[in-house]
Amino acid sequence: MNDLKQYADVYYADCPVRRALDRIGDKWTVLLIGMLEEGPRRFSDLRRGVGGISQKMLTQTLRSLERDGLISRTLYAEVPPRVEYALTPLGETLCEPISAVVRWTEAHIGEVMAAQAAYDHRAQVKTTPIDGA
Amino acid sequence: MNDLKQYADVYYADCPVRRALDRIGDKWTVLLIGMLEEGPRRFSDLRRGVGGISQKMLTQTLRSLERDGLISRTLYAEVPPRVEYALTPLGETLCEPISAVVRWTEAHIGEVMAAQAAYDHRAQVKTTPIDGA
DNA sequence: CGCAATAGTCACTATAAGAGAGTTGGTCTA
DNA sequence: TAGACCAACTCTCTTATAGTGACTATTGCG
Repeated sequence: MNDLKQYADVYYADCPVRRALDRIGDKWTVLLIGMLEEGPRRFSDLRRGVGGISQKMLTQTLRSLERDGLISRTLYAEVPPRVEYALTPLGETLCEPISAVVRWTEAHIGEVMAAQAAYDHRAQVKTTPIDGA
Repeated sequence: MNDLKQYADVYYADCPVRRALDRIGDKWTVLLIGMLEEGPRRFSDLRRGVGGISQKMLTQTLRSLERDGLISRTLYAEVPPRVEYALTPLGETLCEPISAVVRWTEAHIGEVMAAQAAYDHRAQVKTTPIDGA
C-alpha cells in the first residue's frame, strides 16, 4: 500500500514523473550517466566509450540530459570545437540509483540468460510438429 | 575506477548485460514491475492500471519479462480466459533497485522541471530575432 | 440469438532510432 | 595552393519499433 501510494502518479499517462522516468531509464541515459560519473568528457570521448551509439543518439541524449538539468555543457571558444559535458550536482545524485540497477543486472545476468534459454526451449518444444500423435 | 570497472562490460554494444539492461530500463517494465510488486495481477488489471499502455505493448512487455525469468504467467483452464502474472523470486529482487530510481525521480521532479523551463527559456531567448542590432 | 467476459492477435500507420554523409572554421603539409 | 585533418554537431533517407483499433476464440447468461 505504501509502495502503491508511492507509484500512484507514475501510472497516469500524463504524469511528469512518468515522462522524466522514461528518459532516465532510457538505455543511452544509463550508460552516459555512468560514464560521466568518472568525470567530464568530450563528445567524441563519449561516442567512443559507448559502443553502438550513433552521433545522432548521443547528441539527442546529451541535449535531453542537459535540459533536465542532469548534465552541464561547456563550450570553449576554440577551433576545432571543444565541448565538455559533466554531471551537475543534481545529476550526481542520480548515480547511485542508476548504479543499483546496473549492479543488479550484472549480478543476475546468469539467471536471466538461463531463464531465456529455458523459455526459448519451451517455446521450441511447443511448436515441434507432433508425429504419430 | 572501481565504478568504471563495474561498467566495463555494458559499454560494449554486444554485451548481454547491456541487452538485459535495455529491457529493464524500458518504461513499461519499470511500471509493470512496480505494479506486480503489490501482488499477482491479470492482463486487464495491468492494462487498466498503467495509463497509456496498449494491449500490444503490454503483451510484448509481459512476454519479455517472462522470458527473462522476472515474472511468471499462470494460465487457468477457464472461460473466459484467466491468466495471472506474478513476480518470480528473481523478479522480486529487482523491485528495490527499480524503486530507488522511481523514488529519485519523484523526489527531484521539481528540480528537473525547473531546469527544463530554464533551458527552454534560454533556447527561446537565443532564437528571438534581433531588431535594431 | 446477442452480448459479455478475458487475453490476446493482426494489419496498417505513426514515430523514433539508425546509418552515413555533410558542414563549419582553423591549421598544417606537400 | 589544394587537400587533409580536427571536433561537434546537422541533415536526409532508411529501418525498426511503438501505436491504433479492430478482430478472434470460447463459454455462459438473459
